[in-house]
Amino acid sequence: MTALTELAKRRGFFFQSSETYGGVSGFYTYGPQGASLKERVEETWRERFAVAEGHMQIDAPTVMPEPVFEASGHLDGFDDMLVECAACGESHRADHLIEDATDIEEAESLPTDEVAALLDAHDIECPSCGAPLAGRPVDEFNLMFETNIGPGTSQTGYLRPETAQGIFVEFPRLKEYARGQLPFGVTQVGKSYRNEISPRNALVRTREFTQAELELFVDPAGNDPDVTPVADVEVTLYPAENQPDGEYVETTVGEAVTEGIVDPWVAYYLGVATEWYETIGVDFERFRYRQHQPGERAHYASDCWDAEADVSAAGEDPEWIEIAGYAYRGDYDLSKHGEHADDSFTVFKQYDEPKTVERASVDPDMAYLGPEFGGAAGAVADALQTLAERDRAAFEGESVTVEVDGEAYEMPTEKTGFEVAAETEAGRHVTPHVVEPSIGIDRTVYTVLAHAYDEDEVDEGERTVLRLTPTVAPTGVAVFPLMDKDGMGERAQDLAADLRSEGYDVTYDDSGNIGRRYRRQDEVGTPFCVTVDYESVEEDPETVTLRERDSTAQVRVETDDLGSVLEALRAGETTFDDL
RNA sequence: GCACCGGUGGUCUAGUGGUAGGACAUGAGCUUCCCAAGCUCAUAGCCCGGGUUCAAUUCCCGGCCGGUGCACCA
Repeated sequence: MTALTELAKRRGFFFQSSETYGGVSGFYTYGPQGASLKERVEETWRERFAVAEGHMQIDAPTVMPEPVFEASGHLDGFDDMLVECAACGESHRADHLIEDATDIEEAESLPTDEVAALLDAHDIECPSCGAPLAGRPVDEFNLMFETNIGPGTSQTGYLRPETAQGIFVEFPRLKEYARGQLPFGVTQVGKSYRNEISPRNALVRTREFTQAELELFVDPAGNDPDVTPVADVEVTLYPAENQPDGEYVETTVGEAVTEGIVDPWVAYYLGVATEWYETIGVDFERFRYRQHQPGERAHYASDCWDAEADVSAAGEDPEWIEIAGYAYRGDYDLSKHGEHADDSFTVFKQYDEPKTVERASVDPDMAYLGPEFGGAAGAVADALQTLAERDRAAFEGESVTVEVDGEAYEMPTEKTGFEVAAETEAGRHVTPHVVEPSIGIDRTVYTVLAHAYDEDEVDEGERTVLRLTPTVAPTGVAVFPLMDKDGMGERAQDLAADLRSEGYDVTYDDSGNIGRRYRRQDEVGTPFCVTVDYESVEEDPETVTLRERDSTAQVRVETDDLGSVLEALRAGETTFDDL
């Protein structure tokens, strides 16, 4: 951690923001190298999760109005109730203390004064020192960033705590773009915000962070996905029931589904994700999918597997961080927005064959009901409809009686307009379920760096090297003149310009001796370096030295072939040994 | 939010009640120089505020920031 953050700061991957003003906790700026690396990680994610899967992308605002988060449950569920011990100063989750000491299961949903009263009533003690907590105030800590929308008596808004809400809120329109067909997926890459109590560990827990989320909307009664495309992908699973003894399950996506270890939809995305992690250089020796314990899941999730990476430095104890969550969210989100918002969060699912159903209905003769029952007539008509749906037999006699507000109303059956008619139903409205791969981009970037970081020896000299894959490395190739004289500098400049015009990210460096420049590039993960030397300017056809980062091996390549050789190396069609 | 420890050039650090030294890095130049450790020169620093003091980077208090532990973690 320390060596990596030091490198990150020194070489421009990431560093704490606003240090010129003393700094503020939980905010990081990506430097020249890091911004490029992060952009590539995001881009490969889009390629795999949006483009390759045929899903759409949106880009929603980070600020949303208060009702959105009332509906999503974040304003309620996002308050943590803390109580501080007067004796030892430890803070504890007040609701958890209540749950431990009583039969109450959802203490989190209770108001704070009630929780405070329960602390008194049950003589609850501080778990750390045993001092009584009675009489201590229960404080709420809200993790939502609040802001004002507009001047004057402005509307309250919040910075989104997850990009997902921007997708859910627009579901009614998004389903139109999907032509109402399930399943369909919507992705979004963007910033989210949480006012964390205690930001820690560099990029791992920040207050502003980037998420890449896919919300896949599926038919709850639909078929399981076809996992064939990823069935052979090998995964390391850590199911909930194994977690006490720490035993992993090494299997394939296909096997995991067959054996019922993982929900098929979740398993499918574990397979997709694994392929993606491989392209960005995650080390699978330090990686696992861990299933949430039942009590650990978010308020909306019915099953969740986290991608976890060990980001400890060599020789240290393992340090597992959560870098993504793959959750089956059920219909929680769409149902909630359906209840709160003035729109339909369902899709119309057409039956294979239209169904004919007999439906009992009434068409009350209001010219009779009105004069007869006065103000109650409307309610009586509604009661008749309810009754017709529930109990047709009630309409078999000469008269019908309904009860409204405790009062009985009787009328001749013929005045109710009761009939049973055959109706054709073409389908029904269903609330889709949501499968959600939710990736923390910053933590993933951190993992890529931690797994790429290496120290080795070259000619008895130590070096630090980032073994980034060519796909994510900020610089594709570095170009040096062996020395900046005798025309080598000019040739190297020209070569750098040529490579740039071919679309490479090129770093040009003529400062310091050649070994020093190689080491600089090693530290920022540049996979290949090209050196223009005396042979280059003397010989025809011109050749240059091509040096590989990982092995530090060198070969001579004709300048004219350089572009195609680099492309083949980047694509993995050629290895350096073949050259 | 609590506890402990810490904050000195870009980075890592030494040190001090009288404004600071090193290493690495960086820049200019030299060197036919292919793996950082050849030469010369140069640039650049005591987290912020208050207090004590003739004088504070140093001592005290508070804040901010970081590390670790606790707690929290959609």
